[in-house]
Amino acid sequence: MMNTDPAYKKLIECGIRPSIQRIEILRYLLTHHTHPTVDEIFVDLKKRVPTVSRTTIYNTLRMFSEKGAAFMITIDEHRVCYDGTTEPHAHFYCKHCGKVYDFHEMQPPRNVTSDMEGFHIEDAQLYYKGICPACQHTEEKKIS
Amino acid sequence: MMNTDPAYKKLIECGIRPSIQRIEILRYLLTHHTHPTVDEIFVDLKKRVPTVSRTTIYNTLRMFSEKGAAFMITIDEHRVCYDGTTEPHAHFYCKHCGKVYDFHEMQPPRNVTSDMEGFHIEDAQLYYKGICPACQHTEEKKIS
DNA sequence: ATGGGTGCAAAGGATTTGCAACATT
DNA sequence: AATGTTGCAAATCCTTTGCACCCAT
Repeated sequence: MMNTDPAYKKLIECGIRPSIQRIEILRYLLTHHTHPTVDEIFVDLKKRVPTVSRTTIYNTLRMFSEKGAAFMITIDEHRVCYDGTTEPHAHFYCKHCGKVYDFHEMQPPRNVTSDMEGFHIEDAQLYYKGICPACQHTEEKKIS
Repeated sequence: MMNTDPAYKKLIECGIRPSIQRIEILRYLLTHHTHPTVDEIFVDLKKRVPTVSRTTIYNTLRMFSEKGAAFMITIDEHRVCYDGTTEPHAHFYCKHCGKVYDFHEMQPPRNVTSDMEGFHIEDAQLYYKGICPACQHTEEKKIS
């Protein structure tokens, strides 16, 4: 049954009509925790839905982030990427290899300081940048 | 004396050679807390340094953020902007008017959760998005 | 048949690159 | 002279837009 497909279910929960393309895009996000860009999803989806266009993926992902089905991540100033995990968590960008990691145990603070009063907050993102463990080893090798 | 100019001083402190352009760009950041884009700085700088180019501003701001003289802010997926205030604080993006606000009393958490171990963190950004107080009033008018 | 969804081609726009000119020590 | 800095023009490349087609209700 369609109803048991996690991607299908999440679309319904978020009030999004489930087309083939939308299901496939969300399924990709839910099964690949690699913070893909539009293009990465496009290349993969094309295998299963050869007629799919980048435009659809752009539009769909933007809508997903507006409806709360995915996070739009702007941690890398060169390219937007997406995350299907919508439980609050933080992200890490490695300045060396460009990879984006999840910190599931860290999340954006949700208390409200006095200067935040009157602002209607719908979304929060917490980004860290630096060098990931793997690249630290690479760097050490380079130096020694 | 040059040494008393805050922009000049900060450049020295950050290990950046103070050229005319660099001083002017940093001075703009230190006196305008509007989170300007490259183009906004460009338009203003051109008045005082008519030969200045966008390229220089792109390169200079990138370098500033690498050397810790400014923050690069990617809260708006369409354009990067910059902030000369390098004390830790949070930012708010209004989805309605596009303005970026500071929350000086809020800052990115700096404790380390278990899944962050081994990562070398150099930078942290905390972004909130929603509707600012001014735009909430506008919206109310529209509806009523 | 009507509205929503998709996809193509083209336009738009921000950012980077290559390189030559220039300044500074 | 040597090194670092700047600026122009061109290239790049991600993203959006306009519009026609298509599908489902």
